Amino acid sequence: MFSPTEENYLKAIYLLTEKDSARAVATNELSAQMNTRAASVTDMLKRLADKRLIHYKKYKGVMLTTSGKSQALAIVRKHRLWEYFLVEKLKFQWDEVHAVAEELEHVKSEALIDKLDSYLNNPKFDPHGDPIPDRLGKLSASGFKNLTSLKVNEKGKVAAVIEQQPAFLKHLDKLHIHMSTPLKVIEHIAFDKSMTISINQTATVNISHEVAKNILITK
Amino acid sequence: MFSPTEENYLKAIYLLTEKDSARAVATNELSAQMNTRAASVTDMLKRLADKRLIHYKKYKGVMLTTSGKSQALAIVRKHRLWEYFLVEKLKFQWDEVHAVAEELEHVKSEALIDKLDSYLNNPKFDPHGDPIPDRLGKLSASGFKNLTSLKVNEKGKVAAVIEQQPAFLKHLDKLHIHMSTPLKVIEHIAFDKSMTISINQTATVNISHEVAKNILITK
DNA sequence: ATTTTATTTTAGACTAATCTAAATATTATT
DNA sequence: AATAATATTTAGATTAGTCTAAAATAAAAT
Ligand SMILES: [Mn+2]
Ligand SMILES: [Mn+2]
Ligand SMILES: [Mn+2]
Ligand SMILES: [Mn+2]
Repeated sequence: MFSPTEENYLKAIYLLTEKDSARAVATNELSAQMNTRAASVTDMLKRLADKRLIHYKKYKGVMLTTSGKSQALAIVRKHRLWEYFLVEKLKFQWDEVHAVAEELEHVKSEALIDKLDSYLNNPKFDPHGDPIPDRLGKLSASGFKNLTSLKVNEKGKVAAVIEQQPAFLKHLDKLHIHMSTPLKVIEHIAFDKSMTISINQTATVNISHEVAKNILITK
Repeated sequence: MFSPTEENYLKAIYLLTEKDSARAVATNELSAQMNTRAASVTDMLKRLADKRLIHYKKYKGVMLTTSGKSQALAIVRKHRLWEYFLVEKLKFQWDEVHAVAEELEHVKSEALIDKLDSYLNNPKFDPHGDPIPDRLGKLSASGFKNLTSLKVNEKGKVAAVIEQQPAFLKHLDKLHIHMSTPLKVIEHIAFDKSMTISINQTATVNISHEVAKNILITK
């Protein structure tokens, strides 16, 4: 149906507007996300517009059409299901799966992804806590809170990470912070916005604001 | 390293010479196998020769170099491991897996294929009885016999199929002939070379020479 | 309201992979 | 050995996706 490149552009537009789907995406934003030059983006935007996957007006940025969004959700679904498979079944680390899923997501087979979904027991969240769209593109509401918003003595479990670069994920590994790890806030340090937390009821450590703000928590 | 297209050509050359690796493959043979025109094949052969993956002399056909053969084996390994995964874990039918594996085989990750291999307990044969090369490209010897070569009253189990078109595989399904199904020869009919066989100690049927010669048997 | 800066688009070029039509080489047939 | 038939290669085009450099537009600063 669509080429891997077209799929990657659609996914990139979707991910940039995941929080605010009414907003337009700028050419330079996309060129940063895709590691291509702005001129290449403009070319591709014309092609995606011809295929009615995006709304595009010169110089005005771009938004997904209904059809484009549903395509994008299908790719995100595949990406996240494959990530789940790689971690749960093949025992990859959570910092290793993104690059591989980036290729697997382009394999064209409805049957494959539906059977994979069943085989994995229809998981709702991927190894980074991101929601996995169902066959119809529907996302589970997560209602996670940012770690920085917890008060002293409040507890919770790690539910998702915002930043997902391997360097950040490996840093969390070193702190023994993983998906579902229980955390408790010991102190907020006003000076640098850092936090002291207890991890898994054992270690007590200080983490920077930069780290804390990239961790989402559930009960 | 190599594009999916280059990989497909290498695999095609390998498969055409799997029985007799000393033999040269003709341009038209490849164009038939790849569903492209002869002119496209010639173009690609030049590129593969530049990369030292094949020995190519104009009008003289083509053979894999050592490097080309080891590349081809790596792709065949991926293809057959994915087929095994699709049948054993995702419950695909044996006539449905080839097309999907044709895409999965191009995913670039050593770790992925090694972990998949372990996860599947290092299978030696794919769902069609074809040997799965190991990490080093080594193939298990199979020693299967052609069903047509069995004498009356000789028994054996289905070990592999030569023809692998979905139409043929579905025909075998209808006869309840699958991998490992026990067969016994009841009679050879000289007139049309057809055979009467018992399937799974229950049904007794007559199968054409065309069918019989595409079934391989083990003890 | 100009001018400067930043963003985006256009123009033109390149590579991989394909095609058709024409030219050339090889093989088979008389 | 000459001719006919078949196989292969070359020539020239096309499309997707990319790039750099230049031109055009929009936004920010004076
Ligand atoms: Mn991708
Ligand atoms: Mn993820
Ligand atoms: Mn393939
Ligand atoms: Mn197979």
